[in-house]
Amino acid sequence: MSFLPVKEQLTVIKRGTTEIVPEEELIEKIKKSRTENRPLKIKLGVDPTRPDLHLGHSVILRKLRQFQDLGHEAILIIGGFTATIGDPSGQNKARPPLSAEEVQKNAETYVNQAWKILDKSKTTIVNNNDWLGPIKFMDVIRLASNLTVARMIERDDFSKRYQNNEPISLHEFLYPLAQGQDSVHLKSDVELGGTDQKFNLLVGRDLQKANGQKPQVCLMMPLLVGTDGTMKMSKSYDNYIGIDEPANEMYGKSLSIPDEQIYPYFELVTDLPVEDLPALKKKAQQDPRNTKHELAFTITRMYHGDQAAKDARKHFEKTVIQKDIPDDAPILEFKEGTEHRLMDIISDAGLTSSNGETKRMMKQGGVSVDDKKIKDPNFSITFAAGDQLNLKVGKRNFAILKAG
RNA sequence: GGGGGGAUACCAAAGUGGCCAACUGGGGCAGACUGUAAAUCUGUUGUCGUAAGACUUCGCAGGUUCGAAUCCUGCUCCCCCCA
Repeated sequence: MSFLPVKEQLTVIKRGTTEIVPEEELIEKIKKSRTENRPLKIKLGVDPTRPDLHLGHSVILRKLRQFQDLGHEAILIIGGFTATIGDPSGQNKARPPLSAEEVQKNAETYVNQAWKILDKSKTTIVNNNDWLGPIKFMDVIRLASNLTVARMIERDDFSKRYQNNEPISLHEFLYPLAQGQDSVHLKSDVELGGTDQKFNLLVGRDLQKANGQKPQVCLMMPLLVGTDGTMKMSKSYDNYIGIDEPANEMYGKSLSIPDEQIYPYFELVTDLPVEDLPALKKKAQQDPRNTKHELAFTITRMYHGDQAAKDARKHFEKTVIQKDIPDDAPILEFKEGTEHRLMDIISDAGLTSSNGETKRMMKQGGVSVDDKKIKDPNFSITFAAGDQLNLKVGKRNFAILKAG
């Protein structure tokens, strides 16, 4: 195994990175790794609280992947122990702790999805319950002596909650200790995290120093902005693009990000080579429309392959731009000569969630049959032999009605 | 241990006996517009019903009343302050 020169490694490592603390130590570590021909231990901890991964998670996983590709050792920690505490970082509420079974189940789905990004053969997976679980209460108290109350409450997330009369449980103070202990246990060289993880990552350095280890370098990645363009991507804000989503969804959702996010997305979530980035930055400003399609294509390609991405593009052009019925619209068959109320057809097919919604949709002009808007809730169709009608409900729900 | 405040729809938040299926904002959905599933504007937003209307919903369980989200009793949960 031979490692790339320091400068080249740094170029990859610094792609999209917000902050490296401290950068000089990282350079030293890389140099040493080259002379000793020994990979660095790169640590990433994940709490499988929500098992479904989205592009926001992919930012940090991709960074870990980049380290892998540079020849370093990727260690993915499943926070079996820490998930039962709940990371307070960036939260305005205590996270609900998970049971051991939930963690186990979530961890499996998490890891399975993570293989879409990481190199499975080169990843070490560990569960921090293995070493945090057996720790004695006295050990916890000793660990806790490394932090002060003042340092805790000066944290933004805590002080805000405190000021807003929102509860902070004592156990939330202990979370960073648990995470930091992971670093001590693994003797990690670098720990990755989002910018909201800075505090936790730095605690790892403190604890390592207290244990006579060389402290880890902390590398922070920005939080990916969601499709709404303002808040960080998160399932609970419903502004996410899941890496498990169907290609069509992925393509369409990618296009819905605001123009200013085009470049950050290229930098943070795509696998396009670093050298291509400057050109893309320019293009994103000059020709946002096509560049965004290129982005949507790239993202879809990464998770579904080339052909699926091409199909998704066609699908988008057909349904959204030309407002045409897609090829894969479900077909609903009806017996010849029978009469059905359109409202019942729509509700029964599950295209809406209630009759009330169907009616509302019709009144608002959201329902059309063969491009003709149907506003009358009593509208009925009698099916004659060979009939085939295109039904559209709302922006994105289609069905083909067939007599047969 | 003592004192105070609170629980309303997806979220936030008004409502303190009938005009409340419940103001308002956010979100969602739809329409118009658009390179876009963005932005903006407009409308809409419990369930069933073509409709009239009926039914369920304001922490939980009872009660008062012709009538309760609103009053009474008990219970559960939460927050703050003082010690």
